[in-house]
Amino acid sequence: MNKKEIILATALKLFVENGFHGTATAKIAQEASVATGTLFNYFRTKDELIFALYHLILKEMDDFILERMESHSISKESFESLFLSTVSWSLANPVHYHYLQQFSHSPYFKVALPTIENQEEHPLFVLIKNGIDIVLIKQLPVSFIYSLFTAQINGLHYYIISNDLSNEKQMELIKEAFEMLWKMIED
Amino acid sequence: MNKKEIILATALKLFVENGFHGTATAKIAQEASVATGTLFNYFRTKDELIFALYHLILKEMDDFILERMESHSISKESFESLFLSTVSWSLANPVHYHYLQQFSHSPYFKVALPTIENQEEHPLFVLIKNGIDIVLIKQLPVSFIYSLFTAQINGLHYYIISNDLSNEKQMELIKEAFEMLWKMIED
DNA sequence: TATTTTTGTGACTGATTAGTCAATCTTAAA
DNA sequence: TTTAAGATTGACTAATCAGTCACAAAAATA
Repeated sequence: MNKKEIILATALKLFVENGFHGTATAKIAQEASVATGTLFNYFRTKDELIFALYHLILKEMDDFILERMESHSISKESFESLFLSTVSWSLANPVHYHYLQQFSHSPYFKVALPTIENQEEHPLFVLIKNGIDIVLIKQLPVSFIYSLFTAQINGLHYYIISNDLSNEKQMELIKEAFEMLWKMIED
Repeated sequence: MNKKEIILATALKLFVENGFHGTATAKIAQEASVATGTLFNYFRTKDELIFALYHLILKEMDDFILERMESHSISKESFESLFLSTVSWSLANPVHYHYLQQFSHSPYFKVALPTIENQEEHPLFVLIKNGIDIVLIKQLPVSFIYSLFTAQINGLHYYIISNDLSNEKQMELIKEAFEMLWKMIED
C-alpha cells in the first residue's frame, strides 16, 4: 500500500467511526503515519478526499460484481448471481458498504449526484431493463424495480450484520431472500 | 409554536441541508430568531438536540401510524393499512424521513441504540410476529421479515421522491408495491 | 557524482465552533 | 405597584480545525 492508499483506508475507518466532520484531517494523517501536508498533497481538500473515497468504493464494488458475472444470459440465474455477488461483497466489506450508505444519506450526496456515473449503465440496471423487455420481469419502470432490488439487498445486509449466524444459516437466508425477491419481481 | 419547537424545526431543516457538523448551533439560533444562549437553555449540548430530534420524529411517525390502525385483526388488510400509513407519512414528511435515515446511518446511531425503544414493541413488529404465528406469513425470523418490510418502504419512498409522479400514478405504485411485498412474505 | 524533480514534513494561522455567564427583560404573584 | 422567579440575551472564550508554506529528504535523471 502506498501513502495514498493508506490515507484512503485510514480515512474510511475514521469516517465510519466518527463521521465526516467528527474526523479531523490531522487525525487521519496521524493514524496513517503521514504529515498533514502529505494528505493535502494527494487531496486538495477534505471534501475531495470524501468524494474520492466514495467513488473508489463504488468502483471496487462494481468491479467485484462484474468479475463474477460469468453468464450474460437474461435469466433468473443471472439475477441470482448478481444478487449473490452484491450481498457477498457487502458482507465481506461491511465498513465499505457502511460508508456508501453514510455518504448517500449525507448532504454530500446531492452534490455528488451529477458526477455519479449514470445509473443506467450499471450492470444490474441493464439486466433489469432486458428482463423487462423479454417479459421475464414485471412490466414496471426499470428504476422502480432497481430501487426495490437494492432495497432488498440493504434489508438483507442489515439483518445479517445485526444477527450473527453460522455460515450455512447465512447462505440459506441469502438464497431464501433472493427467492422472495424473485417472486416479487417476476412477471 | 413555542421557542423549543421553533428550534427543533429549524435544526431539522439545517441538519438535513448541511449535515450535523456542517450546522453551527449559532446558525440554528439565528435562523430560529433566538439567542444562542436560548438554544442551550432547552438542550444542554448540541448532541442532546440531535438525539432529541431523532426520538421526537420517531415518536411522531409511530403516533401517526398507530392512529390510523383501525382494525386489530391479523390479515393482509392490516398489513396493507400499516404499509400505506408508513409510506404516506414518509411522503408527507420527506425531510423528517430523511433525518431518520441520516441519523441511523451516522455514528450517532450506535450511541442511541440502547435508548431506542425496543423494536419488538413496534406495531409492525408485533403484527408480523402474529402473522407468522397464524401461518399467514412465511416461517422466518420476525426481525428478518421486519427488515425486508422496512427496506421495501425505503426503496419505494426513494423511488417516488426521485421521480415526480401524478397522485394517481403514485397511489397505483404504492398499491402495486404492497402487492409485490405481500407476494414475497405470504406463506 | 551533481543536478533536478518529486515527495514528504510539521509548525503555523486565520477562521470557526460549542458552550458560558452576567446582565436584562418578561411574567405573574403578592 | 413591588418583588421575585424564570426566560432570554449576545458578547465572550478556550479549543479545534482545514489548509498553507518554507524547507528538507528522497528519487530520478544527467
